[in-house]
Amino acid sequence: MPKVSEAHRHNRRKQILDAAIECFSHRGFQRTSMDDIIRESKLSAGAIYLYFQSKDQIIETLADERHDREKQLIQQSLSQGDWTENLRLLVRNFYESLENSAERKERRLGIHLWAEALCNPKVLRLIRRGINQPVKLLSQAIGEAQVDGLLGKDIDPEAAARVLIAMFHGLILQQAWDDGTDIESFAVVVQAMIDAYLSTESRRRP
Amino acid sequence: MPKVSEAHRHNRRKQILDAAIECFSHRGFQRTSMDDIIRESKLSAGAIYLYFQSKDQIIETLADERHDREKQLIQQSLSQGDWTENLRLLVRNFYESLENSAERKERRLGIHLWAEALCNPKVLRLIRRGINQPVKLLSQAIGEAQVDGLLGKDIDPEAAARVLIAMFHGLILQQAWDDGTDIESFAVVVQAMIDAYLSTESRRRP
Amino acid sequence: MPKVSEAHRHNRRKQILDAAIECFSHRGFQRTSMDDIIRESKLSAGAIYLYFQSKDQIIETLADERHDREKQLIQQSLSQGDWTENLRLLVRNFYESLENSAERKERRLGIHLWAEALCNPKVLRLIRRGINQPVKLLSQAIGEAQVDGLLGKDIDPEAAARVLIAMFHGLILQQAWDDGTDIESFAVVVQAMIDAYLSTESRRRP
Amino acid sequence: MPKVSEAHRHNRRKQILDAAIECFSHRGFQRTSMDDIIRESKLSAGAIYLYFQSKDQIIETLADERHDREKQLIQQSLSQGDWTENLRLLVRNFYESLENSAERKERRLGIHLWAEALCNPKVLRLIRRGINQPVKLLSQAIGEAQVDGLLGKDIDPEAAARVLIAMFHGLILQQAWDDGTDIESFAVVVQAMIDAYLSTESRRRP
DNA sequence: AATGAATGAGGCTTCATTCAT
DNA sequence: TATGAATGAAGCCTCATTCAT
Repeated sequence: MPKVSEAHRHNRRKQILDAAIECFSHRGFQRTSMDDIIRESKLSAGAIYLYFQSKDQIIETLADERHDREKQLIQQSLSQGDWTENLRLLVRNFYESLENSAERKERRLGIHLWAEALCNPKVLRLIRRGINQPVKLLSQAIGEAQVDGLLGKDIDPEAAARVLIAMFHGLILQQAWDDGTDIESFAVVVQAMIDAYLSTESRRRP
Repeated sequence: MPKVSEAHRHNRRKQILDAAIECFSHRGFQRTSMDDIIRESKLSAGAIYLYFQSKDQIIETLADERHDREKQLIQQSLSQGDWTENLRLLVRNFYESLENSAERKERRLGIHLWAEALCNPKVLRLIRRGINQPVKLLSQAIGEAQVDGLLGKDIDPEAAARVLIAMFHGLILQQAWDDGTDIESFAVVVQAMIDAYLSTESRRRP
Repeated sequence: MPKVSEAHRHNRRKQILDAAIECFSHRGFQRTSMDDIIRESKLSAGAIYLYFQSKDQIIETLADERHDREKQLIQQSLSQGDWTENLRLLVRNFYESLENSAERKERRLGIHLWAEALCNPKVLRLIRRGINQPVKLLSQAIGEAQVDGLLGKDIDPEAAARVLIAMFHGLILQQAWDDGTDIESFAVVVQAMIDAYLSTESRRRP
Repeated sequence: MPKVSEAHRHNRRKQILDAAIECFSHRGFQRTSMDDIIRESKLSAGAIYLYFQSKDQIIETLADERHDREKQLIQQSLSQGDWTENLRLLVRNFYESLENSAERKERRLGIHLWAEALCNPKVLRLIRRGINQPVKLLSQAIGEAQVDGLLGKDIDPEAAARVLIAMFHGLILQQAWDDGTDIESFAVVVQAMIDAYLSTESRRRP
């Protein structure tokens, strides 16, 4: 058994996962057959099973790799010191990522994963984990904003974080259903809502 | 002349659709076999094909019937005269519908439809139609609010409507992934955001 | 159970058999579903089973009724006294029946029965019976022609009869496969062959 | 690299087609289920679909391969120089092929194809092609015989060819319906008819 | 490591026939 | 008599996975 370099293994895995993303994002998990992935990856049936134990494992792997993007999106945006600026950056980054058509496939895949999570415990666990991290990051930041007096203390930071993420998810859906969706105008509204929300408290102070 | 009553036909259809919802919401469209639906409906294979031409047609029928709920939700909430009160009602109604565990199945089904729309043109068309109506209703109302001076004229009413709906969709997702999600606290945040948003303009005026 | 007139029963049967011929001649026996026949006959499923026990029985009934035509064709043509004239008439009649497009359906049905006979013993028996009678009629006549010295005694009358019928069957096939087949030119050739055949013997005699 | 040899692929195809012929010739196309063919071929369901796209394609393949035999039969018989001898050979060869019980299955299959052609456009096209070639060969030869003065110029060569083929087809039918059919006596009659037909013209000449 | 032919359970749907009305 | 809804076995085909090479 001619053992192969780690780099080779990594490339093969990527080759398979890329093919899987291509197929899954177009036709969903169940409609995509292993044959589709085999054809797209230009590998053989046997080869794929050398790198993944099953179709489900491919799906799980993709689910696992998926939410990194969102986490990064948020982490990048929270690196600044200024809290208001942070949020502005977050919305901006999110808006730009939606505009990035290269990621369209990944977003579609993400939606399939959201549904898959409802009937696949492993995917569900991964999705939850994938959402908890951003929630934690965001609510931490919001908590700090409260401490700084930028936000009313009556707000539940986690709830606020989740609402923000919900908005993002919902917009991803709408864009996936209608490619012509005007993302820019979304961003304006979202930014305005956040601005209004943030300024509420500051106004309360004399 | 055993031509059966219209009521009987209607009941049978419902029997099938209920079984389908039960199955689909648990296991998604493709993982659910016709045999599952047959067993759940306690009908025979042939009987089902007396009422629906194919599995896909059942899915489409469900997609068609699905978004009525959302439309109703919004229509009910916009019947009042007072605009601010209307929005409060909308959020309240949505919150209550999320709490209503009887509709949990339907919401899970809805999520499956969201993903299905990505690879099923007919479902996509139905989803779009299902979303356009609420958007129209909401943006009309928002437009009126602008005329009344409750909202800045620089806001795109449709974008605002879509953001609101996005939030709802996103929250449906989070609740589906985690039954323990604290819906009440969501509602508080959403309401606060809207309040803040609405009051922005009024503050501008002396 | 309101017993119905014999005429009524007869009409219903004809209604069903006509529908069956229409369907079977177009799509063969197995491709035609009972539903096709039900629709074509404008009766109900139950009604048909009041008159026939099964789909197979309909087929058998049609097979039974089918070969009367051929028998008639031959019987008509053998009524004359002059033997040569008889054969001329037979060919003529056959030629005319092929031209008769109203019977096209029946001829197609006949071909389906020929194939069906290969895997349906009852139909096979009926086909055999349907062929034996013409063979008997024809070979009897040929036998008489031999006695009259019109034909060589070395000819097997039954074989000659069967060859004649084979020709007819083969021509039915060719016409069924190609509607534009030139039947008239067939008739000329067949007639010429028969003429030549018959005159062989007469020539032998000084 | 288990990409299998071309010979292996060819054998598998033959294995499937042989099984199909066995089944189809006994029970016709529609009565034969894929399961029958699978069982008879001793392959798995999936394996068969590796070689043929559908049941219909198997039927079409058989139709395609079928009429070679008839063509060969005629071609072999027309290789001689002497025209009269050619026809004698043709009849002889046909007679022998009918006697050959190993081909009985193929002849039964052929009859099923004749009926199938009436409701399957692809098979119809193949049958037509399968008949046109023999017709062309035969009528060419007959045309040459006319030039040689062996046959009256008033005869349509194609019609004569078609009548000859019709006779063959008709005899195939009769033999299929009754295994005891006396083929030898058929041959005698057919030969006698042809002889008589051919000698007509020569007699006209002084 | 890599191939791709082979497996066979299981998917969707049709259809001849029955039976309550 | 007549209806047509209902049955459920059986039909064709697909697909994730394995294994000899």
